[in-house]
Amino acid sequence: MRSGEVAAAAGVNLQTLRYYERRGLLPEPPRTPGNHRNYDTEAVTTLLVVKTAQRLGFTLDEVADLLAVRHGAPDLRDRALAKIAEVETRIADLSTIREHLIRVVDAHCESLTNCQCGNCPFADLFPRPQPR
Amino acid sequence: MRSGEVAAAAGVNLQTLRYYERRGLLPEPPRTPGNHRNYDTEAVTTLLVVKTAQRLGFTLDEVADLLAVRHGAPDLRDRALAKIAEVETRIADLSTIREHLIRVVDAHCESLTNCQCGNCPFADLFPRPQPR
DNA sequence: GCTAACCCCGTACCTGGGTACCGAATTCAA
DNA sequence: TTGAATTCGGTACCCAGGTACGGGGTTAGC
Repeated sequence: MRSGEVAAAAGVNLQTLRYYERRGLLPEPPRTPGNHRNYDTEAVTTLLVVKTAQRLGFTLDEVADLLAVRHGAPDLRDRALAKIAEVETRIADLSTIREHLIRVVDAHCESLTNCQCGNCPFADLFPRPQPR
Repeated sequence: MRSGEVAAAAGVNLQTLRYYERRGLLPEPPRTPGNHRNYDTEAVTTLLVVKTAQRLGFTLDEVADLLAVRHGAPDLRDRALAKIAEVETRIADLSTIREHLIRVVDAHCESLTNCQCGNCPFADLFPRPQPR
């Protein structure tokens, strides 16, 4: 596949391919005799993974980390375990937000951050007031 | 509370308070006679919510949306329902990533994006190739 | 074998989300 | 009551993550 096709298929800008290549997120593809990039279809999948992970709040460096798995990094298993922990934290935080929104819908709370009803231990739910 | 205290308690930069105020994320607090901002403790909570939501990939505009709930927006319930849907999508995507990472750990797949085992319908799992 | 459409690389620019710096004014503890 | 610590507002700057531009080379359909 030529670069324009890949970009269109993944819904990203053409320049973004080159940017990701520089950042190490997209492996350098082989070239045609005339020096044009020649991708295989897996590149599209990689781009979709990157975009999805980004939407979920991972930085490009973190995504690179996630993808490092594909290169059979020596510490593959450890990286995966570390990322699982991260992902689970995010899921837990999103679930908290979801619970609160549901309470709002049920009108048990009058607002997201200023809950008067006795059984919304808000202070415990929103986390980690940077100790200092 | 004075602004420095609030910033320290929430683990953010002092300038960030004024920035969020301009962006409409933090309501304008009353002032002292000498024109210094005088916050109540809820401001700290708001900041923690903003930071948490950001970590989860919401933009500041989206966070403002989330917080709009607290001002008793007329369409409060609808906003909340819309946000719940968003949040659930994110949770689902994170769960997908988690499943894949777990397979990697279990060595059923050799990589995140190039899974050879028959029962990893990867193409279905990563979503939404922008129709165009 | 021409020409339109595409791609090359390098460099410059843009947006979102902050941070830093400034001189002037305010607060607070001794 | 005075001086060190804070805060004020305004403006300038910073970083991540792209996106645009431009002059030149490549491909592909006719």
